Amino acid sequence: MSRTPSVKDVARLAGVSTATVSRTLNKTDTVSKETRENVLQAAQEVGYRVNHSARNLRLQRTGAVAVLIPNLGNPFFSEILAGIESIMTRSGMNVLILDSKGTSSQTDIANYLTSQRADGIICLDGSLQPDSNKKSTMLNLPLVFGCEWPADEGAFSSVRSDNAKGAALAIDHLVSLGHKKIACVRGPMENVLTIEREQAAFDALRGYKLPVHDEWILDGDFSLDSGVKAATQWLAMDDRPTGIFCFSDLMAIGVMAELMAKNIHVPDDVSVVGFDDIDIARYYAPSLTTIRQQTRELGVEAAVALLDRLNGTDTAITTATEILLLEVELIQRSSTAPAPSR
Amino acid sequence: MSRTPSVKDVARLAGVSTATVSRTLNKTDTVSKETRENVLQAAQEVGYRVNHSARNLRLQRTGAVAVLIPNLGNPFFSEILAGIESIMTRSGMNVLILDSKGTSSQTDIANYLTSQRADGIICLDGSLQPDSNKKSTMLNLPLVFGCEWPADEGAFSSVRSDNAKGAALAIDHLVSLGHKKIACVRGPMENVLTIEREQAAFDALRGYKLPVHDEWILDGDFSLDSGVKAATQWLAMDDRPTGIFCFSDLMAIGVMAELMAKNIHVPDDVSVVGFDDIDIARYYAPSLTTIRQQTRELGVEAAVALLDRLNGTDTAITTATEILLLEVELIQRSSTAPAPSR
DNA sequence: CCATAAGATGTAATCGATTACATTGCACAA
DNA sequence: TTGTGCAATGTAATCGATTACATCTTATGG
Repeated sequence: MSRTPSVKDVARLAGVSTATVSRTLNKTDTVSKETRENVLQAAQEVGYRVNHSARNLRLQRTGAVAVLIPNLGNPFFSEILAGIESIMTRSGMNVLILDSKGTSSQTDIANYLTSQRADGIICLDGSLQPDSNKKSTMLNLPLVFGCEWPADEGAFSSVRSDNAKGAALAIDHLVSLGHKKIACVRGPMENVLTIEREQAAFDALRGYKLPVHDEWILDGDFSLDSGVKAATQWLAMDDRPTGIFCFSDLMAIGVMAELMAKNIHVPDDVSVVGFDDIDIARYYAPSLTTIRQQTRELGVEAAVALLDRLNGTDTAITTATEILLLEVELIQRSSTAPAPSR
Repeated sequence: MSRTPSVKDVARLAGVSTATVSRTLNKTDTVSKETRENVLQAAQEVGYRVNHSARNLRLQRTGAVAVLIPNLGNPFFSEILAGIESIMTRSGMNVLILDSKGTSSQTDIANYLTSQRADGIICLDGSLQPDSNKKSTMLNLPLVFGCEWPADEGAFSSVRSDNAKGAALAIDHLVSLGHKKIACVRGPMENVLTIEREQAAFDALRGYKLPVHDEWILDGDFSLDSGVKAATQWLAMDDRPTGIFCFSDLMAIGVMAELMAKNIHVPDDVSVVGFDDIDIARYYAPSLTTIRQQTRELGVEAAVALLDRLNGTDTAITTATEILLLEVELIQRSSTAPAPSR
């Protein structure tokens, strides 16, 4: 009456053993059609629901994957999370979320994860200390990186956008509009996305024989606020670039907001390109030209990759690390225009 | 070597029984100081990590709470989630996320939840069918609503913003600026937030003896796109309201984007007020006057409320339903201005 | 008609942590 | 000295599902 029914209760009602009940419910093995129907009916009748703790204990797993997110508040990440959730829930896995930048220290997180709460990890934070990573590996916790990835490339599987191509597309676009002085607003210096995009942007600029002034490289951290700061620096320049490539849409919006507040017109006075294509980008005024990442897809693919690992029986496959690169594209809107004739 | 160490291993090394190990680790009972140190040292040495499946099985719980979110992509919700996460992780609880509007049907969700995966639920989706709610209650799964709440008020605990006050503040503000023709862009008709805010807005308007034309009530669904649609309807009006109160910031942004694209100036031609105060609101051009909700706090309080329930031994308390109302405030920015003199 | 295999189901061990109950040892009072 | 009580620890049952192994039934071939 009070207790939730267990296999025993089902077995009793169906007049079989608990083993048969379990076999019936797990489709494995052979149970005669007659018994199967009998058992299913009984299960239905008592309202049987499997106890996951017991099942997981027996199967030596947890039935959950942990997702490490650096910043839940960023719509970019939550969209990835949505992708992960859709896949994991479909395959009966729980999705645990963990704020990697939150109150808990890296050690706390490592402890948390090693305490048998998850069968695998999807990490969206490339800045995780190598040694915590090592811990995860030592405990054989399959780990897949999404979006970002750790410093030692190739040590882990990862799903990411083609950041280099994205940066190149942005520069190409600005150059094709006649811009010759181009600034970049990058992310945190040690961030892999920063490094990759910066590298590609510089290469592209050099390819066009355009200058890369140190002064034109502005520091940011992907946030709105840091975009505002970058705009302030731009305003203070003697020789102002006419094109600004921001490594995130949020920064691009911060930049535009500050510029317009100071009566600089976008795109007539200066063109701005973002990166990500978050929902708002289309609706900002002016609407933002940006590099679209397949955000949700990123989550989906990371989830699939992790599931493959978890289900893979072949050890070789389980250990193999692979990198999946997702396509990006330039979305041309109205924050970019031909360079002003001086 | 391969297996993860268990209490047995610790017990063996420390030369005590598993019972003593367990007692030591759970701080309960009395274990002599000497033994405690001995055991802790041994645990450290073998690298003991508790197996949560086993522990939860024995304790008849899951150590997790599920969070039902209608739309993970909406920054408003992910901020609430961040609040929940911070509290739950701190108290050793896992946070499971579930997309209530995702691929799974209401029954799927109910099944999922009743299959002993979570000890409690935080639901951010007021539209959950009453009967699924009833199911949760029947299974004694503590349930707390956050932000939204179900139709039958008072049947469940909830943490919410003072929506009525927010709507009143918005109208007061517009009226104080001299606006006499005010439109509302609401959310989905059946949504509780829509109902509550609409009611309060109408009351406020009536208080000022201002008209509430049906034509001026525009339908939306809290999304950017629906804001654009509302703006289109506004543009088609003969007698255009000079003030627009949108029930979400995203809609307000959609409205402004479309208006400005059609050369209507905000706030000179029309004033726009939003609701939520998402990060972007400050940085839109013009920056958005809006009603601030304590988003993160909403998550925190919902989490605390659920934990209280879970830990509460007193049945009376466990069953009591209470409503926590969080303060809102008007954030005045530049999307509102005195009504144009006709 | 019997031996053997295959099919169906039952028995009981197992996963790891917790805890009711039992036991041991020791201090202290009578 | 002996009994009482408390502190500290051990023994073993328990949570619920799964599954190796045992058992039993039935079909099939020789």
